[in-house]
Amino acid sequence: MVSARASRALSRSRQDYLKVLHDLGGEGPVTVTSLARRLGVSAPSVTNMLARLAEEKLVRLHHRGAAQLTAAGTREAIEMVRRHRILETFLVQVLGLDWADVHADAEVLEHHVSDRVLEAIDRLCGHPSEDPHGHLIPDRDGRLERRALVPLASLRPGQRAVVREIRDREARRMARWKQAGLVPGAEVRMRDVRESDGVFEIEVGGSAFVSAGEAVDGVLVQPAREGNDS
Amino acid sequence: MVSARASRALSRSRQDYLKVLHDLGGEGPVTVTSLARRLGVSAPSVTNMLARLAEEKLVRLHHRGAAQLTAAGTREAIEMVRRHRILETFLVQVLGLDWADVHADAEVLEHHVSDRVLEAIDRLCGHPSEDPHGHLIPDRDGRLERRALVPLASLRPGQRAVVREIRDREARRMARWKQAGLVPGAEVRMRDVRESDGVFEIEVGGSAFVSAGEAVDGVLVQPAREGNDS
DNA sequence: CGAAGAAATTAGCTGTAACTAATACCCGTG
DNA sequence: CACGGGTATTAGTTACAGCTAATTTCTTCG
Repeated sequence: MVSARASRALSRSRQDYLKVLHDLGGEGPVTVTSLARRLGVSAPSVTNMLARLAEEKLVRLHHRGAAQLTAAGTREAIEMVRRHRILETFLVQVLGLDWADVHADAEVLEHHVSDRVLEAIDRLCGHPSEDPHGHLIPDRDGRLERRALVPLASLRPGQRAVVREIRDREARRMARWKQAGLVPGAEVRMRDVRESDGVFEIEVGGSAFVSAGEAVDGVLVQPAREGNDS
Repeated sequence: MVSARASRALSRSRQDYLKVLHDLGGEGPVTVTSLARRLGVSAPSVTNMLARLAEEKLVRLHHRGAAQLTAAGTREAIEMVRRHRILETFLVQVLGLDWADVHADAEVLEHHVSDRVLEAIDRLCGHPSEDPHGHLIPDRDGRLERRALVPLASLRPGQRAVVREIRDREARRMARWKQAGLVPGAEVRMRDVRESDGVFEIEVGGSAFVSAGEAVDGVLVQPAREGNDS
């Protein structure tokens, strides 16, 4: 019974690798190149670090660079997600910073806030279950409810839904969505899909919002139960 | 008018050196050895880093290792002091952490909190002018009122005073002082000084507190104006 | 004055985590 | 089956910031 609470000793780099691995990989393995791209480092750097992480039993290495988190690695990664989301919530709710703009700060702080401070912040925020972008916050044991969301762009014409999550890391686009009312909790209705030019006409809070398809990538919605596409 | 706000680019180490230099040096120069001791690094490391800091015009090097902050270095150091004290205030006032125990967390965070977040925290705390230990907080331009305080142990028998500052970095002793009521704002009276064994008998909040001399090093008081040693 | 001892510096290493350039490996296509 | 292109790896560097051991430089005291 040595218990998981021992670490907080991983270097910042390691924590970042694990977090990206988790977020890119879900369960399956991830390639060197995709990691390199997401982390903004060169491929050899990744090969290198993965070897170290494998030695430390945080990732499992498959053939041709495919890397996969071990249980320990996953635990560590989820802990980082938890920290990130609690901190974002704090930055918005308590410090009053802008929703669309807190990612970078949380990204730094998640590596440096002590457990003590994190718990105090969590308490202060009322143990939130979602961050300001609608992402669920894992509990202290890394548990996370699942929920079935779909991309906004996948709605059929006439279908209604509620916005649930906005992917962060892209302050620019997020600010635009926020402007248009695409925020967690907003009710939307897909008015029209123009397959020809890949443009969507979406109704949000009564007014229309027209957008190119990939411009609303990252807005995840929960479709209304069927039948009421009035 | 390029304005001072450019940096926030100094490495954590550099920031630490400058801070210690400031706090150890006041105005005058500081030796390699004292820096090494305070920073917990070896003397050669200090020589080395001082050379770099000198190159970057943050310190001026005199003979035999004596180092002195330049104006730029001082500005940077005071900025760190400001950050540290605002963060301590926040940790205590907002997060409800223990007074005697926030130094370490502030020490880490001061290097990683962005200007934006710092300003938001400062606002949230109501732009405090003192931290929880009674230290004055420099304003955004590094200005700091001066005030004349003396060590508690320097009071003459019968003299009254108000506790103004408790030096942090020594959680253990601070907790004991707090226990005894030696906190900023507390009124004290020196009952007796027993030169023979270097022991002080101090009255704080009505009850007595007996202490060896150096055990109250770090408690700074503002003596009451003379004459009322009733 | 000269030697002892303290203080500072030089020299040479270590570990972390990046980088570029060169090379090796695989896979699908012709 | 060989080859070209993409992917991964190896080799060799770099910067930072620390370290120990050895040496130099002051200062002080006998």
